[in-house]
Amino acid sequence: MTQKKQIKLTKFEMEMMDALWQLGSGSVREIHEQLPLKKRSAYTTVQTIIRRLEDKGAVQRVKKIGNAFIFEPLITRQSAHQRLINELLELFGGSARPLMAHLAESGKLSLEDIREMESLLPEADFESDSKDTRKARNTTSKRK
Amino acid sequence: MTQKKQIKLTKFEMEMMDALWQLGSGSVREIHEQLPLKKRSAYTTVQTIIRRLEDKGAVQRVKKIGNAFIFEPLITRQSAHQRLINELLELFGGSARPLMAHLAESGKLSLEDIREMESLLPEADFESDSKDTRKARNTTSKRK
DNA sequence: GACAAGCTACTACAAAAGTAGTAAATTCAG
DNA sequence: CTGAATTTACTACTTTTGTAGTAGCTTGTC
Repeated sequence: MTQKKQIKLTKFEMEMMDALWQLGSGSVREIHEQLPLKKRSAYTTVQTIIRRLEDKGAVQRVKKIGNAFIFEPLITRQSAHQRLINELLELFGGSARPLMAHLAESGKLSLEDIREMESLLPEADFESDSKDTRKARNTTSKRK
Repeated sequence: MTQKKQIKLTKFEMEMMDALWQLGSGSVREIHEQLPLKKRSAYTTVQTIIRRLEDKGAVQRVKKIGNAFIFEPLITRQSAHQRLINELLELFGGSARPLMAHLAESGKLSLEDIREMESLLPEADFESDSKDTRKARNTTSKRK
């Protein structure tokens, strides 16, 4: 396997990665333009962040088009998100319960959501051994 | 509204607050000693963080015992946690679903947890007969 | 009332994160 | 080939966060 390394991304770096995940791959300019306006700082700033991401091993250059490098993510959005969640969970004492409770209390989580989860969960449970990592397109989010 | 509750805490500051939340209130020394060993840096470091928390309005001095000040939290663990969750949720596009999915996928969330939630949630809403009255996003945001 | 012990106040500095400028290299159009 | 546009490489500065030292103020104790 490549590197199981847990790369830590800052908030801004996450934004960059988000843009890149959306693009699939792209040049600094493309990434820059992909950023939502309010978060779009100078082109060279983006460049700097990309370089740092490269240093961290979060992205890599895959080719050159014109005189510009094309970058590609080396980590998945999934794993990055997972990392953030784990970090948060730690603060909560490692248990998901309080987190859930918070979500529910603030109305971010409906009974409907829960029901949905309930029907999804057993699957994941039983397949925890199978090595088949088929990334079903959009099983999780398609509605709403 | 007493004050603006958009206090952002760093990781370390959260640790301090955590200690203080556990204590209810306490002196710098008590807070220092409450910290888990691995995170316990110099006494003066804790002091500095407490001062910054004071500046931010996250804690306040309530009295003096001997020549030491006793501090008390000004924000609840709840609200701090909520803030963190919201921040995370933002990265996830604002929806709790992907977050839940992650939790489930990584085994952090058991079917049991879900069932538990399920039985807790309806309380906040109401029973389970009427169709969808559940758009009550924030109807009852009591004290805050 | 002099002192040791403890606490606060103030200051400092390094590392991380955010932001961006400038010079040199590359490339494409003529 | 030449020059302009574009991109990269390198450097630099600011703010925030983590970390801690030191001087001086308080206090309880003889």
